[in-house]
Order: sequence, then C-alpha cells, then structure tokens
Amino acid sequence: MDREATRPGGDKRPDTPPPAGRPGPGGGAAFLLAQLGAHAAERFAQRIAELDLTPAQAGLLRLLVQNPGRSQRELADALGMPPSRFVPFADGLEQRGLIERRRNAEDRRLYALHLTDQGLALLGRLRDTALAHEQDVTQSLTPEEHAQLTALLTRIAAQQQLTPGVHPGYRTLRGR
Amino acid sequence: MDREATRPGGDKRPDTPPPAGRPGPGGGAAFLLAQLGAHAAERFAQRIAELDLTPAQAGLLRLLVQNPGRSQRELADALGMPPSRFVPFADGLEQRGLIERRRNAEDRRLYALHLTDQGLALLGRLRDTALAHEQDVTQSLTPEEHAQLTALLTRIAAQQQLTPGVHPGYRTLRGR
DNA sequence: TATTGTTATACTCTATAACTATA
DNA sequence: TATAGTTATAGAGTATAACAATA
Repeated sequence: MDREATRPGGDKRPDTPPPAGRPGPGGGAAFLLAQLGAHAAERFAQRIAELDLTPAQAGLLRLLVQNPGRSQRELADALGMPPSRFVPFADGLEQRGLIERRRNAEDRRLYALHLTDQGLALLGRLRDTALAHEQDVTQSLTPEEHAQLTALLTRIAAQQQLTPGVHPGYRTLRGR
Repeated sequence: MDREATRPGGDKRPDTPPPAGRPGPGGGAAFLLAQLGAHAAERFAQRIAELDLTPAQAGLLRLLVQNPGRSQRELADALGMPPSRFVPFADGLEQRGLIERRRNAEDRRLYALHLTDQGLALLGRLRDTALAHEQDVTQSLTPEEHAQLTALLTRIAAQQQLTPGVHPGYRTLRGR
C-alpha cells in the first residue's frame, strides 16, 4: 500500500521541524534485531502451525528430547511460564499422545515427563521445518555471511547471558 | 539457579535415544534472531519505561516526527493495531500533552495528529535511550563487527520486505 | 512445614461489531 | 452508501492464590 498517495489532508503546516538528516533509531542493530526477531518468530509460528504446534510446544518437545524425565515445575521454569499454566499446556500434548506423564517412584509428588515415539517422530518433522525456516531467513546471504552472522549473534547472546535454546516467546501460549 | 543440582528423580531410564551430536535448532541464525530480538525488545521496553513510554508509544512519537498530520486510521494501520484500540492509546498521549489532535478543515471526519513541543522534547530523550540501548546490545562487538552486523541485518530486513522503523511489537499495548 | 501438581478466580488485553458524524 | 472516529462488549489469555497429596 502506498501511504503517501492516500494521505487526505494534514501536512499543510509542518509545525514540528523536520528531523534533520537521519531519523536516529530504526536503522540501528538493536532495532533491526527486535524487528527481524519478531518477524522470524512470526514466520516460524506460521510454519509449525502446519504441524499443529505452537512455539512453546515446540520448545517443550526440544527440552524433553535433550533430557527426558524432568518434572513439570522444572520444565515450566525453563519455559518461563507459571506452573498453573503448564498443566493445561502439558494436557494438550499428552492427549495428542506426544508426551507421557510417569509417576516418580521415589517422590510420588513428581511427574517425570517423557517424549513418546509419536512425539519423537513429530520432532523429526519439526527439525525439517526449522531447517527450511533457517534457509528462508538467510536466503539473501552467502554461506560465508551466514556463518558470520551466526557467529556474531552467538557472541551477543553469550554476552547478554541468554540460555541457549530457550527464548522469551515461549512464555506465551498463543499460536501467533 | 543450577538446574542439574535440583533435579530430583527422572533420568533413570533414558528411553529416548540421545540426540546424537548437535541438538539441531537452537543454534541457527533464525533461532538466535528470534531469541535475541525478544531479549533486545524486552530490554528496550524496560529502559523506556523510565520515560513512562511503551514501545508502541515510542513508535507513534517517531512516526509523528517523521511526517506530522497523519490521520488516526493511517497511524493505526502503520502500527498494526485496530482503530478501536488506537483511540484510548492516543488519549493517553494527548492527556500527557505529548501529542495534539487537530480537526482537518477539509474533511471534518479526520483528525490530524501532531507532536507538541513537549512531545518533541521527550523524543529527544528517547533517542538518547535508544543510543544507550544500541551500545549495550553491541558492546561485545568491535566497531567493524557492529557495522558488519547492521549491514547483514539490513539486507535480510529488505529481502524479507519489512517496513523500516516499524515492527510487530507495536501491535501490543503492554509495557512489557 | 515445605513442595508438586492442580484448580478456581479475578483481571487484563484484545478484536468485533455497533454507533455517530461527516462526506 | 461509505468512511473516520468512537464506544460497548464478549471472548481469550493471564497471573494469583487457594487447595490436596506427598514429603
């Protein structure tokens, strides 16, 4: 849509002085990160919606394959959601046969969550989707630039003390 | 918190095969973008909260300084929010004396929104905050790497057809 | 007494759709 | 009839806190 063409009235008295030369933010790396990050997250959410998964659900599957048997409280903490919200969240995946709750024999207050075979199979398709997403996002870069970008982002993530593999978008339950 | 130390029971029967070598996603550029983007947006929201501004409010101020006199509908579209939500959103900024509604003489259905002197002054402080934020996020990079990162992200943003200066986080009203 | 999992509830944010005034 | 701005409202998503079972 052309915004200039459909502008009815308004710019007759530009009483605020024009912003000199450059607008300031909007072109900085931090802003681009936020903008592109939101965009990438949105596109990824759209892609995995075809697998009937939300970003948070995908995050849980990946957590479970990395170390199975974690308790619900631990997993809720890792995903950044309160335990009360984790319950219906896990319910959905359990009813679909993707994860399994097993009572812990030593401490019967705890559940140990495990991936089912079906869940493991879905995780495979999830990885294919993630790979396609990666290629989509970086299609304008050469292989060298792609590696360069990954290296720079990895360094920033480490310096900002972000936990690998988990991001704040997991806190929400929304598909998009 | 050390998650390993507080793990009660669970990992006695790792019935799912270990994930071979690399975990797959989580280390890709697309995932890092989403993770770092959410982090950067969160930090920025915290910073500008000291100016009593949300990211969406900051976005509106920047839109208004770039071309004043736009109608509410245009601005709502640019920010990605429905007109009904824009009304109380603009109300808040108007009551604080940061923006001004002026009736359009040619089409009296329209309001032309303008930045007040006070709004312009706050925008100045906002730019200082954005600069500090930029430096915080990129503090682990050399000036050359910083420029490199900005160039790579700019290229991706253009290829993904993102509108400069606007990002989807503006759709929400939440301070954080 | 403390902790895990669960449920109940109140609250916030949101989009949809009516309404008005102008065109 | 169509559009800008506004208001009303119902729905979704959320966190807080109470609860039962186990330690």
